[in-house]
Amino acid sequence: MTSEAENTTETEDATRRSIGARRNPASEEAILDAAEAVLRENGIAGFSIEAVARRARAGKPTIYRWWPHRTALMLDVYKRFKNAKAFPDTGSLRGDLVSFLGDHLLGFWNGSLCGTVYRAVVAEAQTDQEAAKVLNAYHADRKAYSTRIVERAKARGEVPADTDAALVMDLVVSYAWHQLLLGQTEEALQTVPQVIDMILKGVPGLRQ
Amino acid sequence: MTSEAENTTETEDATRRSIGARRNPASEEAILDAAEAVLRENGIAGFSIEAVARRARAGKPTIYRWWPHRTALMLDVYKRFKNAKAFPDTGSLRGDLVSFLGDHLLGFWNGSLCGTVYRAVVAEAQTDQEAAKVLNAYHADRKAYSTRIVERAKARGEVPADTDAALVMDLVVSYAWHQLLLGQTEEALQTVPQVIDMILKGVPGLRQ
Amino acid sequence: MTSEAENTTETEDATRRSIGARRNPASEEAILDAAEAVLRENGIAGFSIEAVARRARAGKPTIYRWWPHRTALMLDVYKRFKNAKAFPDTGSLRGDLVSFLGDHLLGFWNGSLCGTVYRAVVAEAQTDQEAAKVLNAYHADRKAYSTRIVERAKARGEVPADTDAALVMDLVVSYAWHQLLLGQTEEALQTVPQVIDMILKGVPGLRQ
Amino acid sequence: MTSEAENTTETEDATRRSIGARRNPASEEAILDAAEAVLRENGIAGFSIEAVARRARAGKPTIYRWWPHRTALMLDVYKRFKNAKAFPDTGSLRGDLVSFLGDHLLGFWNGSLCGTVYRAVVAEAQTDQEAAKVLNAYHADRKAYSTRIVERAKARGEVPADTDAALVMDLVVSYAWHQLLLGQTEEALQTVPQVIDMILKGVPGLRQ
DNA sequence: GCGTAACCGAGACGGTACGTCGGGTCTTCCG
DNA sequence: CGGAAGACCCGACGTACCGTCTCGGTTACGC
Repeated sequence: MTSEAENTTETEDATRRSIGARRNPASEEAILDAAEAVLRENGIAGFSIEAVARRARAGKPTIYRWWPHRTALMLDVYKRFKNAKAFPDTGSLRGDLVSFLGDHLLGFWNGSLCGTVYRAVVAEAQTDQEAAKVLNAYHADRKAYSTRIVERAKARGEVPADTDAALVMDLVVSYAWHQLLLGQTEEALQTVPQVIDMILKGVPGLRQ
Repeated sequence: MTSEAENTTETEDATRRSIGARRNPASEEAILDAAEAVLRENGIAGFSIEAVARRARAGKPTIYRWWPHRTALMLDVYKRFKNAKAFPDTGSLRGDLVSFLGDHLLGFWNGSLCGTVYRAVVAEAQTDQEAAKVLNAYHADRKAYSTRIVERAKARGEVPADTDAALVMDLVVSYAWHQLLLGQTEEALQTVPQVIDMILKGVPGLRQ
Repeated sequence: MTSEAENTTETEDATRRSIGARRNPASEEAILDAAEAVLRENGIAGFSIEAVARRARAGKPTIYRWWPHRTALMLDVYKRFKNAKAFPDTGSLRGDLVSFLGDHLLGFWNGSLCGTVYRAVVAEAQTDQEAAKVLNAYHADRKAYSTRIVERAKARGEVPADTDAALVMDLVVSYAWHQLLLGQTEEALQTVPQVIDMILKGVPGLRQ
Repeated sequence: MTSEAENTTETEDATRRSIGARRNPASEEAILDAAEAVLRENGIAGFSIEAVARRARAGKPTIYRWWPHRTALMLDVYKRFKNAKAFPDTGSLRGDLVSFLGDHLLGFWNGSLCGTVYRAVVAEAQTDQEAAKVLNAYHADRKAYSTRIVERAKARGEVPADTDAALVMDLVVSYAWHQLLLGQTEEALQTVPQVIDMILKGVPGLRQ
């Protein structure tokens, strides 16, 4: 009597059976689709395993089998958007960082589902020990990747070889997190160049 | 520091009755004590209105009457520690910022209950719209207060009058948040001066 | 939007709220009604706490608060039918036992919901330790009550004072249980007098 | 008798493969062994197809292929103990019945796994229609067999030829079931002769 | 100086979601 | 083709909290 109620977005008309003793990619996709849809429609607060299972017409155990936590599921939703990951080489460190902060972080998060998901993941990590591990691992991985921007600048001779690449990137990422978690990505996008300049050049006119 | 924490609640030997048509300060204190104790013992995950009410031997409606959300209650717990709030004048902007980041933010959060509470509040704000408002208001207030550090430096002639005080403080606070939310306050405390120097002077040797 | 869907049998049109820190009789009644309806419509196999809660528009915890097991709930449903409990005095032990076996046991169970419930309770007691206790207690109580039939016969001088009343009643009840559990109450009703005669007089013509 | 029960399953060191397009007797035995072990260790409540499959290192479909219900599997476990089935001829009906009730029913069930299994089967039959059929068939078969005791007495001239053998046996079996299902086989064993005497001779001293 | 209004504790209420267990079905792969 | 393995959907389990409500009782205040 309520069979068509959930079929708002799904083309899966019939029941999705097992395909033997191995993971069903159709189920995985349906679950990730449902997770995305739930997040999009009901926000972080409405995101529950129950809701995702209902939406995906999947059993809760099927979800728990493959994703140990809500966080793992969220991160997988997040990763589906992280396809284009190369940082464009603008020829200068400043340009690279402006692009990174503006396009890769704030612009990527702003208004899109990704921002919502990432906020949720960070929030979850504050509560759940296991989620924190997952987030830390993901974060370390991304950091190792993004420091290449500074390494590229070193290779260009733009900055000394002993520049603390991790610290530079930390400042950029920290700023982006802060704005994201305060729900201010929109406003922050307006001042990206100033932020990068402050990080690169410090407080102008500082009397030392 | 932790041993007598529970005794404060337990010395309430008998039932705490109404004292008439006005707020009972004993109840308020008992609830805040209980909230603190629950957070200390069970962490963020175990923090629930039920648990606090049980611990405080208070009715849930009594809590809901005075604190509309978990977040409001948490923030009140947090504020009880924010007694010494003046930023010491070290005579230089660098010294002030090192003190602010090291003592006021990271040092204040590290290992103590305050860090836990603040993480919880930030997490809650990601989920609950109402909590976000409260956090934003609190954050704006603190920011307005902390920018005095930069204003002080302007008065000293250390920095130009048109220095963007808000942006400087944002970078400092962002860094602290980031480390807090990743559970790295301990490590971050080791590199406070470098961080402040990076913010004040930028990347040394940058070829422009 | 789905408010009237379940209201097939219930006159409870609106939401049933708490009436303070004490048991709500309306809820209790609604739950028992629902339990009865579920049993009647879906049988023993379909009887689950979930189903009852759904039907009664009650929360599961409300049910678990007052009935620790499925069995306890079933027994309460059963007891609602056990209002007329006096055993009519037919003037003779044989008449009393025929009435007891035919009307009180087999006739009461046959075709009605009561038989279904009692079968379920007995089945549950085989699986669940706690249910067994409840059933044993109930059974002991009923036995103590029904032995009055034999005591009455003793008072009439029909049987010697040292007659083992418990054993006589055990044989009668055992037979009824057996037929109930085999789903043969219908057929057994036809031979009630013969059974009672066998119990009272033994095998006729036995050469000793 | 119980110590090596588990070893039989464990001596299957490696995976038990198919032996071609026919039933693998090793699997059958392993499954029955596992079913018995599970019942012995975890009782009726812990007896599930899943548990048996886990224990037997067998797939669930393998079990479902050969046993349509839990009940069928239980009955097969039960039958493995029903080796010595002849009723010893004690020379008198009373002796035969005492032996039947005391040794064949109560004594056979008491404390042993068989009682547990039989209780489970009866319980299952209350819930599952299919299980009820199997139990009824089994019960009818046993009844036809056990009435031979009375037929033997008829041949001896102990009882009239028109004695209702089925009714006599029903009373005996009913009593045994009742005690079994109430978990009172231990106590019931003490009063076997009295029960048989009551059935055979009726209430002594009854004034008719 | 007495009603009344607001507070207090307590705890039941209808709910939602949790994470787990088991049911019975299905498919693939191996022997 | 039989048997293992295990994934699949599904439904129920019993628990924890949620936020709301009503209760009985207790003052302090306003009329």
